Amino acid sequence: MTSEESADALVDGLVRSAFQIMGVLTRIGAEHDLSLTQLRVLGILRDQRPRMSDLAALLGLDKSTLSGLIDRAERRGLLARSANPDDKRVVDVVITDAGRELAGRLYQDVQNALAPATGRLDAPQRRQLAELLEPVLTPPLTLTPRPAVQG
Amino acid sequence: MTSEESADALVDGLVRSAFQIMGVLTRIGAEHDLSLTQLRVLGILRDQRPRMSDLAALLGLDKSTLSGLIDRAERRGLLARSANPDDKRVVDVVITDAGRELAGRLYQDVQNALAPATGRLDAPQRRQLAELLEPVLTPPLTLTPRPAVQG
DNA sequence: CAGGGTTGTTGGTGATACAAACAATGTCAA
DNA sequence: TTGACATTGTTTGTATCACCAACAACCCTG
Repeated sequence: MTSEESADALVDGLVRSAFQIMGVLTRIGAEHDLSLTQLRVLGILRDQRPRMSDLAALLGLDKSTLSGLIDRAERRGLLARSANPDDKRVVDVVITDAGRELAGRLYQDVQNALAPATGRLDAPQRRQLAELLEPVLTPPLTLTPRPAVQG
Repeated sequence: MTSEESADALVDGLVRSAFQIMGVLTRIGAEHDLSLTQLRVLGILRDQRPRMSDLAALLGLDKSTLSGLIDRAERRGLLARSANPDDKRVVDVVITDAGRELAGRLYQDVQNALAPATGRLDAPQRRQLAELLEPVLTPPLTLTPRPAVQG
């Protein structure tokens, strides 16, 4: 197997695994009436208290997309808009208790849903797989400088 | 690190990698005016000639979603509907030359976009990562039997 | 051949995402 | 200090995505 072939096989595996994981996340989200993006928002808000624009950047979405997204989640009581004292233009987004509770449940659901898959590896293999994924993940890829596109 | 912790860390890594990969695929698709789903359709049609219902099952989508999806791709000349001689109800979906060409370009773009990430591993590590992903991926997870949901 | 199941489409609805235009606020140079 | 400019988030309009229910055309079995 050449170096290029190993890269091809790896990319194939990564892409396939991505689709499978997204399928699981989509299903779990749907069971709680959450889109993939809303699921992700809750995950982020678990650890952070970003402003709207931060959230948009983290998700790779337009600001205007966030408005509606946050509207709907706020209406459901999962998060709240909060005025920023240092800058009156800024809107901070904060998770609510109900949102945190749901996020925890979702996290457990994901763990459980993936258990049959991760369980096919023993503990040392799991550790090794996680370690091998690390360098692939950092730094983030989504911000890769776009190659020049004509048009 | 306990066995549960290694599972947690692995799931985290898999989920994060999934979001990163999807981000890359979304960006590359967008550069060619293709949604993630259309990207996936082209990928499938590269190797298969499924009927509408097969495609819906492969993608985990409703049949009615496929109609519009295939409509738009067909209008762009990327694929074509083809009557099935054995069953007049059935519509086979076939990729066109233009579609195959685009699919090849997309595949290369993905390889290139992920090269900086996979390149952080040397060839033996890449091989090992691909091998460790294999058991996690098979059999497919998306068809995991849904746990009973009340309501 | 009649009844029932399959296959794909249509129509209706809501969510997602973008771009452009906008009001409110902040910043900085003259 | 003020006036020009930039930033932040929302609103509006449009296209896509995805679901469900209803439907026509077709297949199959008794």
